[in-house]
Amino acid sequence: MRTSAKRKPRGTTDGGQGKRAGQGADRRAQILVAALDEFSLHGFEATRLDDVAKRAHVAKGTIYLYFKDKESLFQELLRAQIGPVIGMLEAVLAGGTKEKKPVPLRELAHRVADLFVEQVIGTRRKDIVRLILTEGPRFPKLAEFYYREVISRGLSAFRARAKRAVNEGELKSDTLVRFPHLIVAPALVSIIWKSMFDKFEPLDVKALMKAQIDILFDKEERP
Amino acid sequence: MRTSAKRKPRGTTDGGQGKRAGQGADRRAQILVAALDEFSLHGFEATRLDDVAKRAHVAKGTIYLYFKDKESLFQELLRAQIGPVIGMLEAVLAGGTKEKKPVPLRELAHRVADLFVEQVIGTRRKDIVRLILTEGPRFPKLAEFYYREVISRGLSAFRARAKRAVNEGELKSDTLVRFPHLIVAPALVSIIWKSMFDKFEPLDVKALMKAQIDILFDKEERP
DNA sequence: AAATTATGACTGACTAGTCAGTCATAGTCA
DNA sequence: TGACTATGACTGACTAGTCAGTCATAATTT
Repeated sequence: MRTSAKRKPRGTTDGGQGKRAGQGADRRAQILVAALDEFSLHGFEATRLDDVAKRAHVAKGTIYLYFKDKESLFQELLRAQIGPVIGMLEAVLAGGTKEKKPVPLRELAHRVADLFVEQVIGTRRKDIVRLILTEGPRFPKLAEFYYREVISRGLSAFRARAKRAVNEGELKSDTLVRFPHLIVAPALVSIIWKSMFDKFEPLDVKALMKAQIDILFDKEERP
Repeated sequence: MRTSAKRKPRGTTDGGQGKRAGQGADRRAQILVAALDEFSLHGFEATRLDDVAKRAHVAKGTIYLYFKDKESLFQELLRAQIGPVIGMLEAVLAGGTKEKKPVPLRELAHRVADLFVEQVIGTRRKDIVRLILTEGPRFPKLAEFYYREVISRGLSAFRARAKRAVNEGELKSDTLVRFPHLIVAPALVSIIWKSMFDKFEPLDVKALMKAQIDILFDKEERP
């Protein structure tokens, strides 16, 4: 259809990369890593697939061999990163339910906080969470998925556990049953602070999380 | 390709910018309102100035009579909306400092929370805050401005006041001196919740704020 | 009439997505 | 082993479309 005027004689942008670098699954991973970099740097709209390709040392067309379109790439990136953490979170929360002599809720809260500090704040996943906060309202499907899979589950698991803590006397008020959000609040502040203000005034996330938990549990003790 | 009848002969890369915005304060306001709608609906990148113009019942060119470019429009919008609230916030916080018999910090906290609920959550300004959270990392100038003018001031004002509360015995621990962020945390959660999850599960922001304050102040009483 | 304000067609720069063509490697046969 | 063919991963020039910003001209005000 198109009379191709001229074909470049193998215009390899040299640089020691001239040949097929990896195969199959490698490429996918390469592209996902590059996509994480670019998306978390510029957001969904402003990210150019040309740049993702460049960063992955791959031609733009290659991206379309592994992902349907820009949006699919974006969604798969988020899910791939969030999935594992949901698993870990469930493991931690379950840890407090199965046993007869249950782990105190307070201890659970600390474990969740540690998980958050290590697996989210301490990794690129903090950028993923930011991306979800940032782009969520513009991707209703994403917001809904995230609510169903993470928020709703996490909250109700925590709520159930908090109810028990109230009945067993560990908690004096039902505040945490009504507002499990309060456990998450300092985590959100941390993510936003890290991405916007940390260079002006660094924030000790672990200490912040600990402070909130201590307050929520009436400052009984402080290991 | 466009086949057009005839056109002017593309010339004069003049650059003369001799324009004054003297009278049309109406137009400016119209445009700002429309811009708020579009920006908070789609974010900075994805907002089309054509749509802003349409919504403001104005031609696109008119926007450029009142604003230098898209970014200026965006920044002025944010500042115009945030400015007044900073004023109110300072007034509230000052109210606790000038008097001899000072307002208890706890009371101040409640006033700030009310201010937030009424002036931010209850208005379009919640969208503005969201926009700042969303676009902040991509506009370093904005993040810095916001840190200097709002965050840093607010935190240190609150910190000073909290120190006093510790000395005077109102607060038993120095947690709030170290982490004034904890006052802001539920506010952030509220904004994000409202914009993403409120349709799935509405959140009572006022009660959430109150719960956190009660907890921070050792649940002494609950009006 | 002159100055000011408004308009919207137009341009230039930019980009998601496509597809004809390339080539490293695997498989087949003598 | 060497020659020849088949495969499909990979490439990047190209298409079709978008949109910020401009400017000649029109409308309105002074």
